[in-house]
Amino acid sequence: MSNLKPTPKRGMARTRLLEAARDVIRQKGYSATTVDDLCNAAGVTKGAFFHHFKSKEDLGVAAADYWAETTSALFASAPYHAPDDPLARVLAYVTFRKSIIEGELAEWTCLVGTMSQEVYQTAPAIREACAASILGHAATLVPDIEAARAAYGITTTDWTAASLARHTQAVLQGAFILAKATNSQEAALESVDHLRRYIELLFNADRKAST
Amino acid sequence: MSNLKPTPKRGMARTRLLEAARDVIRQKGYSATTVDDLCNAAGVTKGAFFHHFKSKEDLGVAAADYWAETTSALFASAPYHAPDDPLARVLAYVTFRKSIIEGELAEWTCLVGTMSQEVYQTAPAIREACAASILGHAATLVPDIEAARAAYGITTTDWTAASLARHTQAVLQGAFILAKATNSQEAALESVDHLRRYIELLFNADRKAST
DNA sequence: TGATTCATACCAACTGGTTGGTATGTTCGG
DNA sequence: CCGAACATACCAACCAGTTGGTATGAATCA
Repeated sequence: MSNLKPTPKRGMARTRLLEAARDVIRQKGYSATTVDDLCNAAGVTKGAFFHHFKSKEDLGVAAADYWAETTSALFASAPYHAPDDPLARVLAYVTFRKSIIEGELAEWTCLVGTMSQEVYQTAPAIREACAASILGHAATLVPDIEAARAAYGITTTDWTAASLARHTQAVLQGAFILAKATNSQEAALESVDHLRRYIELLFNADRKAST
Repeated sequence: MSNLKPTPKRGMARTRLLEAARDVIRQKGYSATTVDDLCNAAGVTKGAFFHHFKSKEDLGVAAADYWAETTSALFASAPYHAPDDPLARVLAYVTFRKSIIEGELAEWTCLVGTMSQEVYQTAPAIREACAASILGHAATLVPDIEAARAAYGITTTDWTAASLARHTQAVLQGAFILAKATNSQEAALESVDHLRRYIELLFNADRKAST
């Protein structure tokens, strides 16, 4: 018989459940994903599930934390940090985010964005973990944006580096929603292009003005 | 005894259920909202529910359609159509959207954005109704954006009116997600400001360039 | 007019399957 | 041989959907 799950090793159940949560919840949403769904996807039993997580909500929090860890590792090692010019790094980040958008929808959408929208009012613990993940990631962009402001002589107080960083995340989250609604990645790619153009204009236009 | 539900009149059950769906689903999400939740909120029984809707998914589609109808009526009668300058109308639309963001989160977020993210893969009929609502609304902005392009001599093919219209919806949807995650409206307001600035730059910058 | 018919709107009780969670094991590494 | 890491069996609550009715109002016709 085919043994697709290659001998789930002892000690791996927790990680396998977190990976299953990441994959299944992005497809069906948090509420529609049952504990049994996760156990089946992870190839473990309910006993293992409730050994590692005291409730479904507890797994939701852990999944958001796991998402924060794995994505920050991914972005930390991504190539967009290379350019010397800080604005080029910011734009390279946007390009990197755009390059991720390919293949199956559920593979490039955001777990914590999906979850926070679903449970923001019913599971505060999950909501907070999701917010921490999103805002924590946004915060990693702030130094580059600050440096770009300095390098390009932007002194306006109309917008801050932190606010622009959060906005990039809002645009990406919105792009994912449009993509899901239209069931294609086109709308998402389009919005990322607009985001890129906005950042370019923000720095070019102000540079002209300050000349 | 207090009779909070003022004698639900005959013939009103369907509408009351659609209004309940609009309110409850925006708070708890589609999957977590049970048919009993909706019946309780609407003050009707399950018999009435399944008399008007053949399934929960069928109600989801009807709720998205109802949302499309009521919101397009709201926007059609909104004051942002007044300015003579087409760009001013587009910017007034953004301002109008910003002005709606106040009070309880669940009262100013988007039902169809919430639903599409949850069911895009499990309930295609709902997803399509949500997409129709979002894209239909975006389409109402296209004539003003086109007119603004003409009025301001924008000839670039980098972006189209339709694409910018869709982008405004993406930004708004993303703003709602950030607001839910952070449990405050600040992040949403901030992103709408960035959207407004983007549109201003898009027209000002190109006007300069074409001079 | 007023009795009959019929369709629509709605209701209360029920059902079979599902759900999150538990109680009670068994296995295995150190 | 002990405790962590699992598995098996089970349960009470819950869920979408059904059943079998009743209330209402509009049309029909004697």
